[in-house]
Amino acid sequence: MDRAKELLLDKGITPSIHRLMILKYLADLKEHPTADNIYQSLVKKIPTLSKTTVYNTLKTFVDKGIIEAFSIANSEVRYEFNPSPHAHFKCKVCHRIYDIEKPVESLVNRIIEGHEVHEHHTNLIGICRECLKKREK
Amino acid sequence: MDRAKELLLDKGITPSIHRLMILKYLADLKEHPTADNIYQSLVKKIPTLSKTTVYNTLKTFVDKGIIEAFSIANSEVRYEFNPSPHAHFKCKVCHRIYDIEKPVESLVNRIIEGHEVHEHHTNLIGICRECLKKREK
DNA sequence: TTCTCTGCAAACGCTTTGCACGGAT
DNA sequence: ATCCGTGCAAAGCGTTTGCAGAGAA
Repeated sequence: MDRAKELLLDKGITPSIHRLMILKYLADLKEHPTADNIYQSLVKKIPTLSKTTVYNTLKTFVDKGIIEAFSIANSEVRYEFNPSPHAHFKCKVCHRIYDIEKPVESLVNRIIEGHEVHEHHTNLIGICRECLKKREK
Repeated sequence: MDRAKELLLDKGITPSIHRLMILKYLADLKEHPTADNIYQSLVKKIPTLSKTTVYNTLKTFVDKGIIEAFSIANSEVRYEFNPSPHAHFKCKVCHRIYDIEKPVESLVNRIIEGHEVHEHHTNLIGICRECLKKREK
């Protein structure tokens, strides 16, 4: 069975080829792509793909709660599928984003100081191990 | 003595009127303004102020580590002075950003999975107590 | 037919850049 | 004379919107 297709049907979204491919791309990926990353990767397989469709699809997915949008520092918006409660680390030097395995106490679905929490993001910024190594040299 | 002026001199920044006013504005404020918020507030007192100067100044302050830039969801960049380790809560409905007093274990200056951490942001998203009240009615 | 997915092109909004003026040293 | 803070105007860039064509039901 096709889990991606089921997921979209469950949420009342027509499982078009474009939507399925964008969802699968996000689900398989360990990184956290920008809309442009997604477009650049998929346009190789679907030459007629447009950025508008990528934006439309991402917006639909976010609205339906299938994926989450987040951003760390500056303004680049990134997307991820099925976020388990983990932290993100962004390197100031190479701009890569790493997942941090150290578990984070999730506050999702809790009431904090009267506010109802739906999402919980822990973002770390600094210099990653790869870039630290390069500096030592 | 003028603490803002001292701070700028310590960091090797010429304490011009514009820079001092922007720094004081940030230091006194409990909220987390966007560049435009700062501009709109200060242009009333300094009619000749330009947005370019606000952006230039904020960039200088961020580069020198005097203030921090952060963003929660979407792409609006916000600034804050002297961030103690606290969390931010953003309401999906009214878009306000609240400081969360609940202390957060700061990972700043720690090495996490090999990465050197310089900043640590905890961002919560959901519906704030004010908007929850309105819904009950 | 009707609905909606798709995609081109234009618009939009925030931020950055180029460049020139002007004040301070 | 030089340095640099300032600010106008334009460019840049990611994202959204308007609208029309295509394809499915």
